[in-house]
Amino acid sequence: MKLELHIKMNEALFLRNPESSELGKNILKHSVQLISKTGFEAFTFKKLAEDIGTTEAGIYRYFENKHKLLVYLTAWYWAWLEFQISFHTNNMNNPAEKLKRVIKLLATTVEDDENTSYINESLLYQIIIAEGSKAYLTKQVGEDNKQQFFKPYKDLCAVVGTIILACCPNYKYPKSLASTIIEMAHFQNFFMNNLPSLTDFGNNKEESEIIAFLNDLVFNSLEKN
Amino acid sequence: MKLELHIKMNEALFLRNPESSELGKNILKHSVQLISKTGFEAFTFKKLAEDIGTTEAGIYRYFENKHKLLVYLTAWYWAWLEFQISFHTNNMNNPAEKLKRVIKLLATTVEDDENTSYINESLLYQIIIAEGSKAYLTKQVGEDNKQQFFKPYKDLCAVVGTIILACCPNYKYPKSLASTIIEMAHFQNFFMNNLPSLTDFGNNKEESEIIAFLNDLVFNSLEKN
DNA sequence: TTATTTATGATAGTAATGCTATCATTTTAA
DNA sequence: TTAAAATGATAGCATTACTATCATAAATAA
Repeated sequence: MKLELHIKMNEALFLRNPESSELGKNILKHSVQLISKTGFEAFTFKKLAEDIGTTEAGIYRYFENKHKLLVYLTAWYWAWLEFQISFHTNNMNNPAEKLKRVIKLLATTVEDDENTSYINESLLYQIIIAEGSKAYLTKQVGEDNKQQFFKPYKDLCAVVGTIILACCPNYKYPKSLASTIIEMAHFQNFFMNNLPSLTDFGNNKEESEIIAFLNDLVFNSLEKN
Repeated sequence: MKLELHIKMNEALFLRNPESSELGKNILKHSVQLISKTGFEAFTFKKLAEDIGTTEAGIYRYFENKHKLLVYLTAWYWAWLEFQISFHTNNMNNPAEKLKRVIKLLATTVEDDENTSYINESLLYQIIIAEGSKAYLTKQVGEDNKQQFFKPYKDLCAVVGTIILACCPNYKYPKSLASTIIEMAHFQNFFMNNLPSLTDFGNNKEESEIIAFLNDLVFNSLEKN
C-alpha cells in the first residue's frame, strides 16, 4: 500500500498549477535543488529553465516571479509540517509530551521521503532555514497576507499555540511563544552552522542541543505559570 | 557641551569611508530613508543616486554593492545599540534589572537623535526589523563572517550573554538565549504589525507587551535554574 | 601661490535580470 | 479526429548591476 499525501495549495500562488504537469513538477523539484545550491538571491528563472531543459517563458507560465515560487515552497513546507505534527502527535494524550514532540519535529533535519513527491523535503528544510523568512520580510507582506499566502504558517502556529495552552491554560503568550519556537528552531540551526558564536552549540553542532535549549526555554516558562 | 558618538566601522565594508565626506554622509542618510521607504529588494543605487542628486558611479565609489551597504548599516546599528546598552546600564549593579533594561532597549522603537549624526536611528530601527536578517541570510555568510562583518552583532550578543550569566551562573544557554531575545524583539514587532495572528499582541500593538513577553520568557528560564 | 593629488560629475557601455509577446509544434481531452 | 491546451523556440525591451573614461572642481602640500 502506498498513500500519497497531497497538499492543496492556494491557487493565487501560481498561474498554472505546477502539480498538474511534468514540467510543473520539474519546476518544483529543480527549484528546490537550485535554490538550496545557489541561494535565493542568485536563483533566477533563466538558470532554472536551463537546469530543467526548458525555457524561461515556460517557467513564467507557472509562476509570476521567483518571490511567488518561494512563498509557494514555504507554504508547502508549513502545510507538510503541520501534517507531520498531526500525524506524529496523534493519540498522544499528554500535552507536554506532545509539545516536546513538536519541538523535535521543528528542529530536526528532515529526511527526504523519496516516494512521497517531487519535493526533496531535506533540501527544502535547508531552504526554509536560510530563506524562509524572506517569504514574508518584504514590503508586500500585507497584500500577500490578504491573499492568505501565509495561512499554512499561521495554522501551524495556531496548532502549536493550542498545545501550549493545553500544557498551561494560564500562559499569557501562547501564540508568541509558538512563533518564537518555530523561528528559533531554524535560526539557532542557521547560527550554529554559520555564526556559531551566537549559540551555545558551536562545538558539537548537534541538533539535539537546539532541541534541549528550546525544551528548557518552553517548559520553564510553562511550569512557572 | 555636545559630544558626538563615533562608531569605528570595519574598513572592509566600504571602498571609501562614507563618513569622510558630504557625499558619503548623504549616501548613508538617504539610503536609510530609501530602504525604509521601498524595502531592500526594490532599493537600487540608481534610485539612491537620483535621491541624492549624484550619479550611480558616485555611489559605487563608496560601496561595492547594496549588500555591503546593508551590512554596513546593520553593523552600525548593532554597534550603536551596544553603546546605548552600556550607557544605560552603566552603574546598575543588579544583573536582573540590567537584563530588563537591555530587553527594553532592544524592543523599544528608537527615537531619532537629531543631533548625533546623519543616520536616522528611528528609520534604521525599522530597517533592522524588516531587513536585518537579510544581512546574514545569504550564501556568502561564511566569507562575510571571516571578514568580521558581523562582529558588532556578535559582540552585542556576547554582552547580553554575559548579563544572563550574571543573573544565573548555572544557566546552560546564555548565548542562544541572547540571540533569541535579540531576534525575537524584532520578529515579534514585525509580526505584531504585519502578521498579527502570529503573536498575542495583535489588538493593542503595544511594544510594552513584547517587552513583557520577553521578560516572562527570560526570567522564567533563569529563575528555574 | 602654484602644483598636484583627490573627489566628483557627466556620460557611455555591457552583461545579466526580469519580464512579455508571438508563433509553430506537440500533447491531451472531448 | 478535431479542437483546445501546453510546450518550445525565438525575440525583444526596460531595468539592474556594475565598470570605464575623462573633464572639472575642491582640497592639500610644496
